[in-house]
Amino acid sequence: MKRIPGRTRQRMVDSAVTLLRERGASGVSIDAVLAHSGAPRGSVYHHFPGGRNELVLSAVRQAGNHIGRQINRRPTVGEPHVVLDGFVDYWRRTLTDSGYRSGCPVVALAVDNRGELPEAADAVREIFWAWQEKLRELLIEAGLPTERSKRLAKVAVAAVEGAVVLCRAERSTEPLDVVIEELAPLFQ
Amino acid sequence: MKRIPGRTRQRMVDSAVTLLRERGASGVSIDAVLAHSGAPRGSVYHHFPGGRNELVLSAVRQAGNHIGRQINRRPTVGEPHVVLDGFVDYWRRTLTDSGYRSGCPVVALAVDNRGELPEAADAVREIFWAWQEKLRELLIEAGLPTERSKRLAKVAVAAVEGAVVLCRAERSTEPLDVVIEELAPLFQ
DNA sequence: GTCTATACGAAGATAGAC
DNA sequence: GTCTATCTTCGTATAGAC
Repeated sequence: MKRIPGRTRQRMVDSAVTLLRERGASGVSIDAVLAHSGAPRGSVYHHFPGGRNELVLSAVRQAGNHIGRQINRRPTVGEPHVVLDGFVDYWRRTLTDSGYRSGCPVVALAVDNRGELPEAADAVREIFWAWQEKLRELLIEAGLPTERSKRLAKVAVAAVEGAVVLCRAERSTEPLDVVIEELAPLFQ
Repeated sequence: MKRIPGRTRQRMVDSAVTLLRERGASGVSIDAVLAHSGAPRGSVYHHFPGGRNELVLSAVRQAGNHIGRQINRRPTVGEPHVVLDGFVDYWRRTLTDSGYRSGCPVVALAVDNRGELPEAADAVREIFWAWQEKLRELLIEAGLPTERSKRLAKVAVAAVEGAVVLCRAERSTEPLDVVIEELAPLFQ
């Protein structure tokens, strides 16, 4: 079972993302990542000289970028609220595909912070900012005023992230569905 | 320094709540609670036969009840959106008073779940449900239709909880302020 | 790049004295 | 009710062989 060179690191990061989503930051232990990824123990400090901290940061940054790429729906004129569809559909898929076990890795790192990772707060802030920027640009393209686009982008990220937490708790996509339906009129 | 009987347990729970808010579920270790509360080590399994699990559950339930009690603002006719004021003011105070170190203990337990606490998911669901019920009742009192009150209560909890996460990340109450201002029109 | 072995500390839990 | 061990497990990290 020869492994493809250079892929071990990626598989470890992928596993770290999954664990972060499902179990929270404290669930991303080195042992858990090794067990989940099947990576050889000897690879840990080869691929991540910074140890666990580097692994966790790599995971949240990769996940943040990946999720940000889901925000790409170009709206048709007259329906600005569809700019949220890419983002929202992503979360709906993630929740249902995982049986409501998988949540947002960025929130997980944001609230489970024992101060051991000073860079964690920076990474979280940057990711949330990047998402808001993307949404803001799409809202402006859709014809909304600049300042209002900025505010609604922030509302969207907050409401959707909160809804994802509720969805997991209720084991249903209803919170997300309700949030989007009720928020839609604001985007006219 | 004789301690008042029966208060040690309460101080431990209070400390557990603080640690849950600031460091996440994994930050609520027995050692951390003892250090924070000054409680004697010998008291742990006397007051909490179920060990750490019982302590964490007691903490989130107490905090959930306490926060639920903040939702008590009776609205004046014609301004239904003020039913959110008690809830929102509470979070604003919590965030600023703690220098944005303190977040929501219920969210913390919801996302930092390593499956060691099966009852945690139940507690989280019940608390979120109780908050929504309180808000729903107040919205109905304020004159909103029953079904819509239920939906808006869910939107409010989701948006506010998400905003609290963003507030900590940005070290600012702006996300909460923006969310409330933008959501207000929905409550007419 | 990967392996085994090991050091080191933290954490949960229990036993038994006071 | 509280104290002091102590057991055990787990987690991070390093050393050195292959």
